[in-house]
Amino acid sequence: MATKKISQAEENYLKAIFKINEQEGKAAGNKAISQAMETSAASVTDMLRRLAKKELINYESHKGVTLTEKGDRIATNLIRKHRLWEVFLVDKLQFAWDEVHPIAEELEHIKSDKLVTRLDEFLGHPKFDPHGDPIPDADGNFAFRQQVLLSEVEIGKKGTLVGVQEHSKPFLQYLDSLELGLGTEVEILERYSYDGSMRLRINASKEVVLSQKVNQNLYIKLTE
Amino acid sequence: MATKKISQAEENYLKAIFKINEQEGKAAGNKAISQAMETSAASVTDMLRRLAKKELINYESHKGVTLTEKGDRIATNLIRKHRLWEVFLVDKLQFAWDEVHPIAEELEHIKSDKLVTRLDEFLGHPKFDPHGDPIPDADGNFAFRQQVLLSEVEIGKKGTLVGVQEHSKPFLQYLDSLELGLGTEVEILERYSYDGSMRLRINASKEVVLSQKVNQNLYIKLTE
DNA sequence: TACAATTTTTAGACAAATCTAAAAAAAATA
DNA sequence: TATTTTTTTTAGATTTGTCTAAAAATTGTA
Repeated sequence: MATKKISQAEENYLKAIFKINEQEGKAAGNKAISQAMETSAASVTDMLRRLAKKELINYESHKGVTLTEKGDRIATNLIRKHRLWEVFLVDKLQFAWDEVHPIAEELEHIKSDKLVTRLDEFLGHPKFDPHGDPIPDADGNFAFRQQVLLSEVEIGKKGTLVGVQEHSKPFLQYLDSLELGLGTEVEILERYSYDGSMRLRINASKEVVLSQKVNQNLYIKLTE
Repeated sequence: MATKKISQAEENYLKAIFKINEQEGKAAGNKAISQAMETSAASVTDMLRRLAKKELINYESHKGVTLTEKGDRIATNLIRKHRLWEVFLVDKLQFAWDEVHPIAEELEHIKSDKLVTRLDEFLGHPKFDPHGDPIPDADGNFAFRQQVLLSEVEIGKKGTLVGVQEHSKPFLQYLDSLELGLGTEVEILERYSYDGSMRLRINASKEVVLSQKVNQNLYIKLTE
């Protein structure tokens, strides 16, 4: 049976399930999905039944769901497209990193393998998106990168900001205001155990103090 | 009342109505719309009622429809987006002119004014798409160009191929096989009144004979 | 273990977009 | 003008994706 047509709504559920599986490291419950999708639990149950019938998810009542290989392939490809479009928007159209998510959310549903291939080529086969998230290749393989949360880095160490954990607009704009972006060099000067905040030197010049909340949302690649 | 949300299906109907109004120079009938949309007449009636309720079309039972100003603005913007994306696909991603229509058909529904503005800028504010169709500007104004159908051009005249009337894949591929593309220089050598076919010299070198069916689908800008 | 809290499913509705078949209206023609 | 043909609308269904309220199942806790 050739792969049936998959709607945008279905695609969005697959992506949500993929992310929950990944983040929580286990089968996704109805509740987590309904929160991610901002819909009612009843809608989720309905959709899960549909996805199961199409053999995109492994689903048994009250058990929590995982993606089948087919579902996983679709979800991974959506993430690939989403992230490639984000690179396009930032690199080619000069969008800011806090603006691209909702647009990529629409662009990711455009159905043309050739378009993805050509876009990837046009962008120079990027491995990471504007937030530092890895872009899976055409076979669904994600690039791996040695990285640690800034909050885990010891005093005196140096590194480069390579990714953000949180993607919210306010967070990204706050980083902009501090002139902290991907590629920024950081050196850990001090750590205040009282509230977990840290003092850093960025780009070998100005100093900033970051709260624990911020530290725990920045990924650093340590300088060897 | 702020502009209500407009679905993709609604957008497609508006675009179809716009084109019928333009081509036939009069209100679009149910039948023409149902043919353009490849749906049943009943579906069209339903949709017309919805569009009328949203004040996007002028509609009275059995009268034929035209777009309201609001509807016209939306349709024009869709055409703008469609054609800009086609330019992107051809100029930046090296797609052939016979491949881009269905992809642009999806891309045109992406909702972001900023995206359109930036894309237009990125492409260098093109005035015509890869088929030679004018791209309306942000205010909805279409560029005008002096052009005639090849079938109307007199013997001895020279000109440049600037547009195609038909957009079908087979037609475009046939032109490719003759090495006829936008910008190709043509000189009319002979016209056969028997079947309306014409003999031309293209790019000041090779000769081709085109059937009337082809002549009537090519737009030429005459050389002064 | 038994009760309470939480999660998930079921039941029943609704809106959007579509369909077929039949009825009504408009247009064409004899 | 009367009749036939064509076009358009109505009536009644269907599918997708959603909802609320209530029931059922699972999980947590006293």
